[in-house]
Amino acid sequence: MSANSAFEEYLRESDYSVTRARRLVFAALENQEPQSIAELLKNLTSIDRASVYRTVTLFEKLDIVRRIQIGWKYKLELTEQFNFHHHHLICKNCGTIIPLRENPTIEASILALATEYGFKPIDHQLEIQGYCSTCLQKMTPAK
Amino acid sequence: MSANSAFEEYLRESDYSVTRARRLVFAALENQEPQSIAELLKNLTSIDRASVYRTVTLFEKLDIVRRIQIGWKYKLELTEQFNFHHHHLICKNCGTIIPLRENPTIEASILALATEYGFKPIDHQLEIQGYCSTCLQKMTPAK
DNA sequence: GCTTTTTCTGCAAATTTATCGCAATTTTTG
DNA sequence: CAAAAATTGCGATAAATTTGCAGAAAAAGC
Repeated sequence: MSANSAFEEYLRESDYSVTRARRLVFAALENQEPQSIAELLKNLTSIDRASVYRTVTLFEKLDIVRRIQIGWKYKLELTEQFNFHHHHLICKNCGTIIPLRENPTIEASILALATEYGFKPIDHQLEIQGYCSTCLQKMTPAK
Repeated sequence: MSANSAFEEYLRESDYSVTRARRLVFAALENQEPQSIAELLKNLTSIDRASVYRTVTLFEKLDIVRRIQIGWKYKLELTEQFNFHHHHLICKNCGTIIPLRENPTIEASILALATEYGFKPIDHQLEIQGYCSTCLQKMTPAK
């Protein structure tokens, strides 16, 4: 029964225990749209608020999750380590988040740019705000 | 004495009054490093906390300011409308924020990418985390 | 410039979001 | 399986953000 997921192995390697709370928080984020802390808490009623915060803080430190900014608020999602690396299109009108699969040209330019400054890039985020095709259609007639 | 700044004209065009609080918040952000709300409040003791929040919220709606994510916290800076468009290198070790001037290749790729999805891009942010040259030098001997 | 109307701001209170200390529980170790 | 170490839940707090409303400041109309 040593069905260790990559996640559990990573926790152990990092010298942290594999606990019920951590497994559940991870599971709640896996294969999901980015979620706010409020949403996470709602989906995890069997875990105390404080533990969810503590877990998320730990996960961020270990680069298991990251925040993405959605207007005034933020949401959480797994990092590329446990998810494909991707960026987002965020519709300013309806709030839809469209994940973009990795784009070699952009990724390469980003690395090259950072390196020019003697900087060693580890991670990056690209978020694009605008209007999705659905909203554009609804809006066009208006003007 | 109608020395109207672009900022004040923009507020008027958008049907909002030009007030003392708005001028001061704008001034506090102008030509500065990105600031947290806490820092803004500290620099703006003559304006009530609630008004600073309200002003920042309005500014965000009008695309005058945007948030950038710095680890677990966020900071505010003026958007390209009142500042040069740029991205950031953020050192994971010392926390330094290095502004990057616009890079035509990246900008073009970003626009092209969004357009492929029928998306109309309005704004975007690119944040790169890693290690700055200074920290790299200090760290190298260690291993 | 002065009055009226409309839009902001300050203030105090209320909400919401996040953190803390510590005893009890769970996980790891051997 | 027992002992040691790490983590959780709980209640209490603290920090961050929002709200209602009366008074003040800005815009609009003479």
